Amino acid sequence: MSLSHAILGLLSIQSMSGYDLKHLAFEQTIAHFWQADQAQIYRTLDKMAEAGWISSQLEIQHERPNRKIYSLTDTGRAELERWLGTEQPLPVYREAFLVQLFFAEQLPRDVILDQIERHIAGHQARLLTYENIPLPKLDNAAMERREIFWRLTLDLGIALEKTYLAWLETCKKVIGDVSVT
Amino acid sequence: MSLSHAILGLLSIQSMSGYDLKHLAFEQTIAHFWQADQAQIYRTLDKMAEAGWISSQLEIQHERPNRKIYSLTDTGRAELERWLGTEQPLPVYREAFLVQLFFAEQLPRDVILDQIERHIAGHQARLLTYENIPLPKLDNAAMERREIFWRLTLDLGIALEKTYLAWLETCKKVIGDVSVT
DNA sequence: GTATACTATCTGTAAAGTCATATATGGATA
DNA sequence: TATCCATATATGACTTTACAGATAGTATAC
Repeated sequence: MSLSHAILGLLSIQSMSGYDLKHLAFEQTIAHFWQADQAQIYRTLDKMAEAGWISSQLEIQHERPNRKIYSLTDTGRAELERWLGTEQPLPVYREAFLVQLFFAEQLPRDVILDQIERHIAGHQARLLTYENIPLPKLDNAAMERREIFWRLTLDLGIALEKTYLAWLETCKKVIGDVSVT
Repeated sequence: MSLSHAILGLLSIQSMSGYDLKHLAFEQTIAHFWQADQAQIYRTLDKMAEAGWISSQLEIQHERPNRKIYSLTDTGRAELERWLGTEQPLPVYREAFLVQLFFAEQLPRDVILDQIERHIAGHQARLLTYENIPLPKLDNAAMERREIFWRLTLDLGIALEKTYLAWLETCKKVIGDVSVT
């Protein structure tokens, strides 16, 4: 269960609630390499608390529902450090759109081109989101040590989106040229 | 359930057994964008047969265990055609190594560099595998129509691996330069 | 002769991820 | 006044994926 280790990492930076984890962390900060479902986050927090990796403190709010703020325990911090050094497998690729394209021979050209346009729009939106994340560039001398690692992961996200977009443009061109419709 | 649609596509090219699907199709042909577990393939085939998308014929072998050869039914072919035109979501990124790198601040430099070396080796191996797949290049006039689509998906796989590798080299350089160990 | 590997299908079990919805409060909008 | 949205946590039900092993015959290597 590697979601729990992502949560350990996030809580090692700052204690927060399940809601924050979803809306600030998984949707804003690390969305480009780890996405998590809200229900899964809450259930994983329960398990982690049971395992003694994190503890929670109820924060009473008056104008809003109460929050459960989770913090790392010593056990949790040790588990994070252990896990950070473990060997992780290469990512598994599983992309339905590529399945469609692989068998697109059986499809009218316009349908394929529509799909491609949609994916171009989607990847452009992602790229824009990533490029708007305010992190200093690598050549910045005033960079904090931790920001180097954050920037590196973000740079990969940006590079991958650019690779996708360049490839999608090639697809558009190639498929537009295919004589048989 | 999108594995079943990948299987529909594969069987639309050629009838085959679950074993062939695993060892020829999922491990050789479309491994760069869809990987499937053997147990999952067999169970999905059962469900697809129940749904009437495919039918099987027992092939008696004498020197080896018998095989169940699956073929598309008309229903299955219709379902494939329908699905090929549906909108598919952008891929979900979930890569444990990037989680590790994001929080690598807490790790000694040598450990990070080891991880990076391992990933370089892994991606180089993948790249080599992809480059050895015998498919004509896009500029080849003698290319079959279906091969255009196969080549396009393969080209993305190759481009992504190259992007990873270039980025990993940057990581190596940047982290090697970080003054604090 | 024994161990290992390949072909071939199938089952048990668990973990991981998805989708919908329930509950509750307060504020903004129509 | 009703509806929607944001905050906040939680549960039910399901699908998808992963990992390990059972079964069983043949072939190959040592």
